[in-house]
Amino acid sequence: MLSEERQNVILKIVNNAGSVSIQELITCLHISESTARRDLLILHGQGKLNKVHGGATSLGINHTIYKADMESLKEKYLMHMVEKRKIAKYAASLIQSEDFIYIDAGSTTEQLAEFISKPEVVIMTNSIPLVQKLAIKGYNAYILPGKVKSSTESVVGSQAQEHLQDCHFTLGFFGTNGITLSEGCSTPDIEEAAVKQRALKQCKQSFILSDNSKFGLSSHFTFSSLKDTKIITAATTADFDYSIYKKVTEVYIL
Amino acid sequence: MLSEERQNVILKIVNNAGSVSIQELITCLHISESTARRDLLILHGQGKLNKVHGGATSLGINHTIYKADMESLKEKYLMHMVEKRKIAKYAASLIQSEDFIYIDAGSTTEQLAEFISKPEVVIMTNSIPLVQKLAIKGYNAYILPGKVKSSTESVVGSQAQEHLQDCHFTLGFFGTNGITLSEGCSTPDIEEAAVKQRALKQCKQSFILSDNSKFGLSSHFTFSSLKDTKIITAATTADFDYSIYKKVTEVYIL
DNA sequence: AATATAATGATTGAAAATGATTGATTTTGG
DNA sequence: CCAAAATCAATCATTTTCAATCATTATATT
Repeated sequence: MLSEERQNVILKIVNNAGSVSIQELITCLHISESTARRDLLILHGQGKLNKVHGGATSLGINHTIYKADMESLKEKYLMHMVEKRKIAKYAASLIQSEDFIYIDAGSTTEQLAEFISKPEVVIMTNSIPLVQKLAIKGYNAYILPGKVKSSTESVVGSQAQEHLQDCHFTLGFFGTNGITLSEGCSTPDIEEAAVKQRALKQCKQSFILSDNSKFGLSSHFTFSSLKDTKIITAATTADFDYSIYKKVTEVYIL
Repeated sequence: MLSEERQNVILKIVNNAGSVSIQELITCLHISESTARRDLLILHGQGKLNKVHGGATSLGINHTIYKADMESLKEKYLMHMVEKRKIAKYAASLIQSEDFIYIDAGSTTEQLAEFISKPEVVIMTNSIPLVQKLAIKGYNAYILPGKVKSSTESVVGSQAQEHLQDCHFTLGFFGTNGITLSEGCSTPDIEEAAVKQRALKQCKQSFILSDNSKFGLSSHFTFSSLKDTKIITAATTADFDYSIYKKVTEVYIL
């Protein structure tokens, strides 16, 4: 990974999360302590963030809202960030100007906001943070109706599902918690699974965006079989064997 | 967690709750007594809170925070913050456990999130930042469907209006850009006016929350006559004359 | 391929933050 | 008022973080 690109990622993380610790950077970006420190020094030298003892904070106001287990959530959010952004970048390149896109809530799909290059596309989502980012960037962003879950800041419930029935997306991007041959794509929350399932049915073409930590895992509720979607993932180790998955669907490995 | 970040959290807790004990900090933030004490010392040294025996209390209406932010960030948003919070606090006190509430997008109404004391209420809104805050705080928060405007981060459009027709709110809180006797409550954006108008119709009882800079101003589109709502405002200068408004509706001056 | 240049990773002693301890001080409850 | 309990400030030992240095690896150039 290019150092400049890595520094951009760090800056995005800081501005997104409000702050980041050296340790988080080490574990999530798989870089050494020295590199993490150097990157913060460089970014600080460019006046792009505040360097504080233990890490760095964003220049803007503190938009972080405290949650008891925020630390663990943040780790989860940051984990595999490099792969997630690579995946999102590729996914965004598939978008055409005339598309009507559904983007599912999730940390990988959320990265899409930064890579969509067609300002004319119409985008619907159930993710509060994503719709916020998209709107700020000036896209035609639409939010589904319904109850907002605190854990994922996504919209779920019957209102969302009903609303989806009237939508006909040309393209859909979904996150998942697990991918197996037998159980397809699955997620631990039944309400989110229901929304995913419904949304996916409304898409002419759909993609699962997943870092390769999800392969071989299955969660409580299946929302799609592998036959119904294509998969976009990023290889971290060269030796992972995707061939069994390739037998049932298209797998794009970046 | 970074020390600076932790201190920000403590400050938020103090300002939100009015006070905090050392013991609460120890158990809630999982820090040692020494650290808790040190943090309070530091924050006290920065003049951000009052240190008292057993913990700390907030400085009146946390004036310093807003002043500090004022220099760096959007001045307009923070301009009447003290009044807005006063207004929001009073408005929140009107809420009953069994209410179904609509909260309009806006800087004053957004403050409501911090003052609602009934966790059972059901809240619907067209504001993205508000629904986010509410969900994180654990309320039953619902978002309207539709296009998200970048300037206000609020939902507008026909989908929102249609969805509103099925909702029957017991209580509604609205912001406005202008209040005059002849033109009622008005706002510069036609789409937002349409959503406000529709939402207001669905409320059994509704309140306009407005700092007193809006009185006497009128904007392009009226969304409500004064007769249909009550007004909650806060007096900054004692000499403003609300009597003409009191002739047509109830005005709560804080 | 050989060399130069840049980027990275590991090591180190210094500095900072943290947590535990102690004895003084304040509060609480009879 | 007194005594027990809680809180406090100060100190010290431990852990974590820091910046600087040096060795190694990757990248570019000739």
